[in-house]
Amino acid sequence: MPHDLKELGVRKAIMAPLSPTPCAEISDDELVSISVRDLNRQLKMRGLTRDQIVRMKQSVDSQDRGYAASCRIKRIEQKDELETEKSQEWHDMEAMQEENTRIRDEIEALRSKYDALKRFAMMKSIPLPAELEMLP
Amino acid sequence: MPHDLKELGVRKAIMAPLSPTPCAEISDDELVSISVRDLNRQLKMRGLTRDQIVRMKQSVDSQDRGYAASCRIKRIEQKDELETEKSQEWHDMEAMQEENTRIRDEIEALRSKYDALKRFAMMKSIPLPAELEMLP
DNA sequence: GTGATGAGTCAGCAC
DNA sequence: GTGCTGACTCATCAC
Repeated sequence: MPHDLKELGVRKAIMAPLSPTPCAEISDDELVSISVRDLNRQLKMRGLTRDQIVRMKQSVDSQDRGYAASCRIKRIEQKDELETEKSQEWHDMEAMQEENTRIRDEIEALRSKYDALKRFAMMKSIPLPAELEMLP
Repeated sequence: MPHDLKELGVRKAIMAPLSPTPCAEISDDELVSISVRDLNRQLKMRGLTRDQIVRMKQSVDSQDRGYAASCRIKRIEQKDELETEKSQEWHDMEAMQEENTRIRDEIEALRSKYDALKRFAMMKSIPLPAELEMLP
């Protein structure tokens, strides 16, 4: 148990006495007795019993557990969303690819019809207006 | 410090004496003296000094820290990858969309040329072969 | 204060 | 054993 207050964050300072091994109300005196005393004094000053603090910590942890779970779920959902969008786009693209091919075929058919028409004109020696001579 | 061995996982059982507040080699006697004694005996049986165990734990934690970091980085990279692929697909799709429009225009031009040719034929009262009469 | 998140830790899994 | 990952905890930040 790090009894050095300088090393404790806010929550940690509040909760420190609840660390896994409280040992007793006051112990470890031989190490950092002053800090421990300060901590206990702080607690007493706030009028909190050890039991209240335990409950408080449990409550905070419980809340936090929920937040963490939400956070994880959110991550998973966002990933799923990305994958879904990606597969949707892939589908759309495939459809467009097909449409594209269809149109190309159509153009080819049209072009050959046009060519046939021109051949027909040539066969019959029918002069075509210049703007109709060449395909675009 | 949960001294009840039944509640400790493997790693926890090994590492338990290292929890933040060891207090001392043997303390908390008034609470669960037997478990603590057992733990210490276990440790001695394995021929491990407290110092060795501390080092061991630090090493394990350090390794794990690295693994956790890799795990997080991997997650981020996978997400980036997904987003990149998505935006690439979006790009491709847009290009194809344009291509599609271009081809449609082309077909329209061709069709109007063909119509002009037919009108020309009609004007000149040139009978067209049936298969050239209608556009596909 | 409430909620979210990066990092460290632990347990448990796969290989 | 080594590495990975879900869950928990903590510190920290934004609102």
